[in-house]
Amino acid sequence: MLKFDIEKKNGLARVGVIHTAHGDIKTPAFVGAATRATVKALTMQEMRDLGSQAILANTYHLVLRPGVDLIKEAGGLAEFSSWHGPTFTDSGGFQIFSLPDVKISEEGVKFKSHIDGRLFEMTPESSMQAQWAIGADIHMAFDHLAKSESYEDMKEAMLRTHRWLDRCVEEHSKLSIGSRNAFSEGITERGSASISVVRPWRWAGRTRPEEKAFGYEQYLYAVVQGGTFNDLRAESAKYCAEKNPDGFGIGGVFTADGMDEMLKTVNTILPENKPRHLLGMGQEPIDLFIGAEYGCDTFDCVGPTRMARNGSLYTLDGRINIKNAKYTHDFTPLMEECGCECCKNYNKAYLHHLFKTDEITAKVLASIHNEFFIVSVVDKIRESILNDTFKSYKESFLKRYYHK
RNA sequence: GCUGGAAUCGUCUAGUGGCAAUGACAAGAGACUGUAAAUCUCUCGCCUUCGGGCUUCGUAGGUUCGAGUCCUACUUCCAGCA
Repeated sequence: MLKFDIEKKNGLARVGVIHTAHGDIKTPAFVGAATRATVKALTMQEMRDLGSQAILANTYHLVLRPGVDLIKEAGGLAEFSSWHGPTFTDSGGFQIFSLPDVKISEEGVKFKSHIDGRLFEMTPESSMQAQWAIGADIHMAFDHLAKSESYEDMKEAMLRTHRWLDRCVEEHSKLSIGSRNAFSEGITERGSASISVVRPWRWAGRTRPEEKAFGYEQYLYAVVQGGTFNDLRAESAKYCAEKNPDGFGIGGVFTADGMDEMLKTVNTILPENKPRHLLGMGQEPIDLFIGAEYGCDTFDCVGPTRMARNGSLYTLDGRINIKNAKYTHDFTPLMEECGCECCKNYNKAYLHHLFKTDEITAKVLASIHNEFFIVSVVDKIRESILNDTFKSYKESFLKRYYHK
């Protein structure tokens, strides 16, 4: 079972440490989005330097390229990418929601690869197998996001997520036992044989006992669904908690509106002694304040790095678009108070120039800054909970950032 | 000097009788939340009560109901011949 120590609590908010084979994560923490085993525009050393504690990759993307066998061969995600620290994988479930042409059935999901159009099937079992091969410390259950906001669709997606969770737990358990027993049992492949399907990875069943895939424990988070409906969220949290996973992902959240009530509902039901990851939230600083205040421990979001590549940069006074003409002659740092490599060494006029000339370095420096900014916000939230200054920190930060 | 060819938004470009005029770039602005994202959207002659009005395709004339498109002259540029 994943070890999670809580150092301090204040209401639902808590400060803790998640212990993984690849190191500890001091929570609350922002996890860098490394979808394709890289944080776009940044090296792993840059990620370490800016204070990132963990990264999250996506199973769907890694299955397509380079294929999970290769990552397994390399010794797992942390080794392959030279990150060496704690890693998460998302299950690929989010792609059900975000890709076109997905065919969903009770068995699983058929996607068309966005790379070459090949038909690709992912089931709860194959997602677990793939995540196992990728070797992240923490895996997400293969979940189902609703196709609309309606109560019916949300409920349907939640119930399917629950049924799939049962299969994820079972498969994860088999793989886990297989690991301890050096994979002495083969895993049966599921899915229709009549279609051309790219298999993410499956247990070949012929590895000798001494050939352990990885010598460390891997953990499973159940994913809570239910959209904006608190009765569904409560039902989902209860169901997930009963399955006794190592931790929890909270999925299907897209805006901070109503998030406080939702998290209050969910995190009151979820067992206190297990970590909770708020999936995909953290583009807006308010997401992180509310998330931490209502009991979430880790966050991941593509927003900071995507914003960075598109020239939208965080400052304590809100985001600015560095490409705007008004920064042409602005020789001051992006953010005076910032300790990142970008702000310590470069000014706005230079960043503006790099963006206008489409230099690669523009995206590198901007990504360093934005990722540092968001990681730091969460680190300071942690400190403020420890110091009992969370409330004043939140108020002063949000007032200045959102000009309210 | 002669003979061809060419001049259209900041730049390149489409356009051969119904045109405020094509596309790209540049420029200006916006969006982005478990990354099909180094992406996408909008604006880009002037004015507008958003119906429209006005002025535009090197310059000046002409033909025509109507000209960026056809004719004449001029200006500039390019190529070839001297």
